[in-house]
Amino acid sequence: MPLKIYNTLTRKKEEFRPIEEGKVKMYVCGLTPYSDCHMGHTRCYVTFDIIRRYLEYKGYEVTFIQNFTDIDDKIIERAKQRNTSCDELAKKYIDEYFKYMDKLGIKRATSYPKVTEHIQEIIKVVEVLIEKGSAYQVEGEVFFEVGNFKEYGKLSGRSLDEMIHGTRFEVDARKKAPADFSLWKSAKEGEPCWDSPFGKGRPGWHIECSAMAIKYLGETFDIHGGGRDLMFPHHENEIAQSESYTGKQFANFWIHNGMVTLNEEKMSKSLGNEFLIKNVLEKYSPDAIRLFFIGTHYKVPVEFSLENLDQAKAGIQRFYNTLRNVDDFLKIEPTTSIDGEMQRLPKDAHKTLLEFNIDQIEEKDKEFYEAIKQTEERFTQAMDDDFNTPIALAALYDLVTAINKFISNMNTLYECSRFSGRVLLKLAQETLYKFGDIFGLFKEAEEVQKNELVPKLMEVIINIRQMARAKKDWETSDKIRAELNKLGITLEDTLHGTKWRLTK
RNA sequence: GGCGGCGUAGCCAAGUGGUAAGGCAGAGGUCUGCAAAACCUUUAUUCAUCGGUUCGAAUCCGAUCGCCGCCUCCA
Repeated sequence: MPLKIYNTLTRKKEEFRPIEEGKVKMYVCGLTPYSDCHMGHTRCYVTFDIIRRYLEYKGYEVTFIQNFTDIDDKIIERAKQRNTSCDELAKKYIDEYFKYMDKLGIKRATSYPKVTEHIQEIIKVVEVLIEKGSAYQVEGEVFFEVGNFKEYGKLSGRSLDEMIHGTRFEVDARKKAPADFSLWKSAKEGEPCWDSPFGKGRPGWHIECSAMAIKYLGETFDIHGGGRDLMFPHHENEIAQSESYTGKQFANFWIHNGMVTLNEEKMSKSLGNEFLIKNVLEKYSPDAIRLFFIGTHYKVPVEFSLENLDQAKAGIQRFYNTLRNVDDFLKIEPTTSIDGEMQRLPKDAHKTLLEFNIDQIEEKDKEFYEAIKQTEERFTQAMDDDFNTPIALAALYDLVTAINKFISNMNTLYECSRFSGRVLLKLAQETLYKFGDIFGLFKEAEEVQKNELVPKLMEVIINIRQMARAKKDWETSDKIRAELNKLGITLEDTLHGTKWRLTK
């Protein structure tokens, strides 16, 4: 089944073929570490994390490069305001980035090149661009001459004449043409700078990505990703620089994720209306946040609201309930008679999954087995179609329904003990974990069990409550349940005893 | 002004020529001491509006209305 990706460069869905078989080289624009990450950044990194995970699931060996723009105007300005150095400031926000992205389960990139550590590579590219006549020097500044790159505008689909320049900032008079952009900025008093053949200064915004992508991935690589807002001018400029430099196609596929809006406006730092990931993580679990994004296709804008996050939170709860329902079910001791003979099946019978074969599935379980098989097909078909996560997610929800339904029908001890049923439930649960992992979900289940004391305390409380219930002292038992509920613990009385879970 | 995109149930959201996925919320039922969880049933004759093409359109074309992004800070 071929993977199709919508390529912004061609504005078409295209079959994905990597340059080198079995390997994918991808570059995603990282952030400028001068302030906190917001939900917009988060969406970008969650999106490409899922794309990367899916490519790995498909068997590709993925080289994933994500940069940090650790020197630029914003950083200099902010460092000055806070009376700190650019290095200190950048370090602080890079640390924060990792802190929260790790919480969200974003897999670490292969490497995170920084601008300040690649000044020589950048200078080299600028030199060649000057030699080739693609760039020119004025008073210690180096500008890229857009007019000399014939295909300028091919990514964003705009022509030079269509652009209105100087609408937001005055055009630098030293430029030959308004669309020309900075490759090297001359040093101002007291700003961090590096020696170069063009004079003391620092790199412009766009050149770093070209230099670093080429260094780590080669002159042509498979996928370049980033937020839609970077398409112009940043990505357009990257193409112009890189292709002028190498004479070859830069990236084969361009993937752009849609913006996160708030009150129908794009969320961004300059609007001051961002929802910071550190704040959102206080109220919502990483899984809820991921599910919030997964529910919408990566290309389209998504409206940030607490109501929408609450919906995701409820959705993730449904998955966790089901995952737990299977665990609880498999804990039931299978002590019943089969064919009139008492048989004591091992409690972990389902662990012999590997030895299990299709012939052993009982007739009445076939339908459930089919549902499990179909999940894989539907999930991968959806993901192969330009990473259609909402449809892939629907397949997972359908599996959840199938599992719950299957368990609901197991209402006798005999039913609960059937080997075929137990194995299939385990298989279904593993399927859920397997595909959930591509979305980066369901890691929290393991977290809860870590603290030994809590489960033991809960056992004590539940036992005491059970004594009250045995005496039909509903007042006491309901009081215990209500008080625990206030603490965020939900009790459930089931046929097989009282269960507890955290309400998150 | 230029370029691009969007408008699907109370909410979120797929579907882009063959007769409306999935989730959240709601209603009724089963189970339960009551809950919770789960299951069953139920919730758009209709896809912003108006025309057109077609045997057939949410999907294609045209117009209108509304919304959003980009046009050198942006993930």
